[in-house]
Amino acid sequence: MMTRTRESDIRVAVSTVILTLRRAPVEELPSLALPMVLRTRDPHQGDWALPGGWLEPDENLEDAAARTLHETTGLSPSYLEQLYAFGAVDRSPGRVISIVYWALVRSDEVDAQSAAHVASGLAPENVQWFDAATLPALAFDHNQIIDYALWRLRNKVGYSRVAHGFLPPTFTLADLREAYEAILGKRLDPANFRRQVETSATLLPTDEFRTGSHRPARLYRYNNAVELADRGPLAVDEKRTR
Amino acid sequence: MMTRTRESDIRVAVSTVILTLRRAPVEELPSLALPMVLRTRDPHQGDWALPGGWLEPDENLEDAAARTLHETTGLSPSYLEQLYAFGAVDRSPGRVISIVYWALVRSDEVDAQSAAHVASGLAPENVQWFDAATLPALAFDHNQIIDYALWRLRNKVGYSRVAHGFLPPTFTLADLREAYEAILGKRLDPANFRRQVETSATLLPTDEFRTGSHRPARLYRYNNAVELADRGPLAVDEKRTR
DNA sequence: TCAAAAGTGTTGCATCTACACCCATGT
DNA sequence: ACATGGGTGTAGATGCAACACTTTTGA
Repeated sequence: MMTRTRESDIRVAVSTVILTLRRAPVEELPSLALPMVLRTRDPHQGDWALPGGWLEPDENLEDAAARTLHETTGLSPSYLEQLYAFGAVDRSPGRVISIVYWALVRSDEVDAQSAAHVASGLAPENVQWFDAATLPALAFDHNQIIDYALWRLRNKVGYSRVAHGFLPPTFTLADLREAYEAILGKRLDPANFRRQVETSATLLPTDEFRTGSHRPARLYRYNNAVELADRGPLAVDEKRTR
Repeated sequence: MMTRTRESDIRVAVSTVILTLRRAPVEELPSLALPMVLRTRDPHQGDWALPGGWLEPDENLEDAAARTLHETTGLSPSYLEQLYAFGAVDRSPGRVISIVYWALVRSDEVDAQSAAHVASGLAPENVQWFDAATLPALAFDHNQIIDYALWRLRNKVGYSRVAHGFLPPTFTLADLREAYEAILGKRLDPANFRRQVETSATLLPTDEFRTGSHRPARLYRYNNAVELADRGPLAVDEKRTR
């Protein structure tokens, strides 16, 4: 019953939804932003598309995602997880299976590194960061893919500690809370938020404080000892994405 | 930066973890069971493997999963969802990307149809149902894949109504509770279980009762009007799997 | 009439939410 | 001194687990 596919018919691509938190110029809630690349060829020439490329024969899926992420932004992901495999027959001319990943990159690294990356000539001007809330019409089914990635992020922030992927190694509770607020799109009570993270034991207090405005805020770091079973049996072989 | 993959190097397969609930001969909790196929060729000749096959160039991923499911069991899935794309370089000789689905089939249909299916000569003797708790060593990374599917099922039963995939159109609360108990591997309080499903409004009471032992139990049916947002934006284009 | 499953009621505990209140610092 | 965010306390609402209890059937 197994008909062997003629090998030349199906191609495998890997794309990545790369998310970061961008602080608005005036003081506001930060918002989610992601880089898109301008397509220079048909199909969909002139449209914006997710960063990605063809899978190399000797390259693991996750490595391909990290590679294209680095080629596009000059960054390494602080979190990387497979999102979904899209393979509808009509989603692209020719048969293309896209294994899509979603990644988080730290806000401070985006600011610092992307300048250096542009200067090095690697990131051309056809990479642009968009606000996740106001995306244009994108190539292929990429609007739908991003919607799903955002849904997954919002969902996952409730039961895992993904939000830490946006933040530097130490941060205040207000930093973390603002990340949650940006992801969920709503304000959270600072008092209750504090207690929630305290009882979850995922944070370790440091001796340092951030000063500069009003009462100094204690800096925390993530407690890597607590292992969240948020990916089930798959977690074991993908530890390196920490 | 995009190097076009030489097209002959990567092949795409679709496999499916097909789960049903099997009632033990003596009266006990039902247990999860799944069909495996005996490999007749290398690699892993003589080992049991997940049902699957090569993706056809003009076939959608989900259709391929449903097709191999039908070829193996003679059944249609009552629930079908993508599990994960496995693509480690060393998981198989040659480069194979396996898009794995997981499916639920109704217990009553397994009993009825599989006899007819075997009689028709389509399902050869090298298909065998195993108890999910006592699997032998399987071909490739299929033990790991099944572990992940079972984890996903246990997880999902908490916030969605997947358990209904094991049951006929009408069923008693005890039927549903036993399905939950088999999935979660623990007993549930009948009284509290009743209240939980009642407040969730996912069930519609019918006027019928199941008699035959002790006090008759009311039959319920699922309320298809309530749409659970358990798959996010992906739910829209995959409605037909109901 | 008795066993057993169907179905209802009630109580206690843990958690979440809203919000009042104190604390420490820059201006 | 005072405005502001950091941090603590607390009362009400809600949800859930445990378990006593009533109902209805088959044997």
